[in-house]
Amino acid sequence: MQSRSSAARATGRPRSAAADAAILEATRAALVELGWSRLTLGDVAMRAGVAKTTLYRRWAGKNELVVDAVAELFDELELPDSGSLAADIEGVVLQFAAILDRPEAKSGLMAVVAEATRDEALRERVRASIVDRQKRLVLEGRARAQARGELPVEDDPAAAAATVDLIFDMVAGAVVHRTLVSAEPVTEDWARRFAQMLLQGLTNTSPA
Amino acid sequence: MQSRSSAARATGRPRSAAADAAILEATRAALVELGWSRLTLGDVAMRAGVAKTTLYRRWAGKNELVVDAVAELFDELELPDSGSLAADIEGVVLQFAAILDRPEAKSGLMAVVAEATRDEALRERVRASIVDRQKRLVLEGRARAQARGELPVEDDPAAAAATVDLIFDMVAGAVVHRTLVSAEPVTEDWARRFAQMLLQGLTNTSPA
DNA sequence: GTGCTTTCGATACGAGTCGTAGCGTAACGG
DNA sequence: CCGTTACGCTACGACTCGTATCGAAAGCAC
Repeated sequence: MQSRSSAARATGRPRSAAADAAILEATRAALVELGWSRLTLGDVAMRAGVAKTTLYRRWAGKNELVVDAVAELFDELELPDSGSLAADIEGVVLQFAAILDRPEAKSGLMAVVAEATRDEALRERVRASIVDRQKRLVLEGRARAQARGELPVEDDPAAAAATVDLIFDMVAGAVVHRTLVSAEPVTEDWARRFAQMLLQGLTNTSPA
Repeated sequence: MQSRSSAARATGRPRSAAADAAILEATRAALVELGWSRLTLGDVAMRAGVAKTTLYRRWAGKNELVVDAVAELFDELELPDSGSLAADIEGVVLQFAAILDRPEAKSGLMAVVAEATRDEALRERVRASIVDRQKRLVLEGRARAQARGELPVEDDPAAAAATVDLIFDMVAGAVVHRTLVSAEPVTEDWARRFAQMLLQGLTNTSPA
């Protein structure tokens, strides 16, 4: 959202919070029915029972609106404390996949990422609203695994950050690619195989 | 392309092959300058020096056109025979990343994938034109590594296919996510770390 | 060459979307 | 009660879409 800076304007009629919620909900519904390309802001406004001008007063355009609408889907993401690193990975992968499987996430997320390649501000918005929320799970899971002694501790903070980024891109990338590009479902079996592959590596394949 | 079935019509004026090339090239140029959302077919036609009707005669719409235009970028992909699995992986990753780094691939590919989530025919087109071409590299690299004794041979063909799919999603997914979502460059160092992580796994981290 | 067939370039068209402007009304705070 | 801002509504010019139509051009069979 674009919370009117920190010192919010105290005078005048306040913006309807209900309208915000209705608009974002309507955006997701429109994404499900129409997909990204056929989604129009006029249609969203009508679904939300809101004038088109109200919509433009709060969001700069389609891109920003859809980022916010999709970002809310990732609110439910949380790291399950399963007791082992392998189980943690499987749990996060299945959660992430369940969100990506929803049609409003499928069509919206990739389209926004595509637009973000040419728009620095939008890229930053995606990072803050969606990506960072996911990456935090990697940080937490890694810390827990290190506390359990399942993973070695890296002293060099720069190297540690690079490792976290690498793991993040591998986990999130694999799930996204499987779901959206290969268009195959992320089953429990796939998550198990993935976690084992990530932990043991390609060469140490012990048939489950 | 949509080669008029196998038994091509032999009579009448043949379609200009030069126009095909000019249109695809113009599409890539427009992707670079305008990105996906601002790209219009009228503009592409003008750039290619072709009437808009000619364009619509060959492609059903923006989606199909961009798939073909982007697919050509992946023609140069090939598996370098480096002598070791790790080096092969690094080589492919760097090649793939180099293509993804081009702006016409960045903005075009993700947008098409997003549209494909709601269009079965388009999804099949993407698979045939782009995905399968990449997956072949995994198959070849795996076969070579098995011949060298670097990887175990799986007897069950179904399990082997699942493994190939898993590896493919992990490699391609990581590179795509790193490049387009995290928006960070795939350097030689990153490729090296990735290959080691994929081969040795998360637990067997030996600081390079 | 002479037809026949299909493509090509050009133009025009209705339909739909865009983002903005104007205006009167509604909802708050001092 | 009054100033300020949000809201709903309508209308607008500009643009893109995909299609239709037409005469001209290019190849192939004969």
